[in-house]
Amino acid sequence: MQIMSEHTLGSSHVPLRDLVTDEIRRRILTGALPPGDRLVEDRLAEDLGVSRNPVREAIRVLATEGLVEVAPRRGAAVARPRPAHAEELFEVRVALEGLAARLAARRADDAALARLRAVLDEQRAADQVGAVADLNTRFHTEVAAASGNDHLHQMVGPLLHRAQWVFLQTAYTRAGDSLSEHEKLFAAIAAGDEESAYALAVAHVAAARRSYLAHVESLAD
Amino acid sequence: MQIMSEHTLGSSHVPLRDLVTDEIRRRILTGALPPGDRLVEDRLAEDLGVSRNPVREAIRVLATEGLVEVAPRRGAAVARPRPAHAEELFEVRVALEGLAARLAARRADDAALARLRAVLDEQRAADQVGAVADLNTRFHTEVAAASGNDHLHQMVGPLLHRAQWVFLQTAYTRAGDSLSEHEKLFAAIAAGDEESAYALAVAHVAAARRSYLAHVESLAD
DNA sequence: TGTCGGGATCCTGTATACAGAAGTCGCTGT
DNA sequence: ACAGCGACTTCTGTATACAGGATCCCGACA
Repeated sequence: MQIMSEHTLGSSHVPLRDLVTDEIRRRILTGALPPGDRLVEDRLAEDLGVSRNPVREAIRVLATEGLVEVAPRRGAAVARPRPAHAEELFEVRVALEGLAARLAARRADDAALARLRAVLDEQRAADQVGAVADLNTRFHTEVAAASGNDHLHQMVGPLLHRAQWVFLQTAYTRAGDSLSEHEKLFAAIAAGDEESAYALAVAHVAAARRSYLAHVESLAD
Repeated sequence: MQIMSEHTLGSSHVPLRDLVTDEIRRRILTGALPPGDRLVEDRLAEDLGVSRNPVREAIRVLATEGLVEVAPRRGAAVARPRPAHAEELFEVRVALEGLAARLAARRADDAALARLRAVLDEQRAADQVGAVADLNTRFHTEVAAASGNDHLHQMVGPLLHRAQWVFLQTAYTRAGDSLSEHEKLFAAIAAGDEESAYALAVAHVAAARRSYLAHVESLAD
């Protein structure tokens, strides 16, 4: 009656619903599905070559992640961020990513540090504009993972996805400062320096916020 | 092609999947479904008098909320909190609820204050032990709502549910101090005193943590 | 007695079917 | 020309069907 922890052959099998969830999320995050676009189950299902069932389950998940809005008997649509949403995202990110950096400095093990380093390596090598946002999100996600706090990690993922997506709406991508700030943050985490890690993470988010606000101002012209 | 905002007749209709989600969540939060219990779709569906489809969608939602764990081809089970989970919850709650209280003091409008006051009134009147945990959760949720930050509100709900559920596993309910602390926090929010609200919220979570740890210690005897 | 197959059974993953609400569009009457 | 009305179409909500993996039980064999 209890569920067990052993690996079976099929436990590596990825259900269609997960592939579908990832693919729809990817389309939203890349702008292939712009805000307001309706997610018609039939069309998506045929498009992806699956039945409606996995699509429906994917939509529920994306709705709880905040990327999709559902109206009863009207269906789902890609969420529309309000202008204030970006600012609100920064408010939450400061709190959570500051905490994540502090805890990562306190508790990151070798494996976690290796994953962080790997993302940084990729980021250094990345030229493609599209990949930059993804790698940025992955770095911050890995910091949350390195914090060893499951709840934090679980919350930060969707939060960063929403951030990446809101920024996309204003055709915003952060300048190259991001990489050097990431490297400093990594160094502080690797050194176990909690206070520096916290300060650097907070400053990093604050810098991203300023950069974003400046970008939005420039759009207003 | 765009989705619109008008009310139609059916927009007040609550889909079965939402009722099912709420009911399963309730059973988990009350302990009717203890950790490790498998969530067999057929059985749940028959039990609730619906088909498997709404049950499946509910399970996906509860999985992203962290109350349920899913293994491919093995099915879903009520999650099992690790002992460290409680401590991790407090870490995150300090960060998020501190922020929520500060923002609520800055931005709460009359409607939000009225809702907070209503919850406090209920809490004052509550004797039943079962309702205490629910009302506590509701108060904190309303503070997050009053912050005016959608992301914060959206994240705090599931977080508090997990907290309520983890505490249930140790048969823990906080003593009556909670109400007076809530009332002080409410007063600070209503007065627009950000610093006091922040400090009170942080102290409140810290007190809850101490109380919880003492309780766990006492169980060890 | 222990353990090693080999079905029987349970359950998930996925697809299909059908009822009814919501949206669309043209027709009719003025 | 245009407003009102009604059939048609589209889509969601929900149920049912079926294939194959995972688990369990039991008997055979060491």
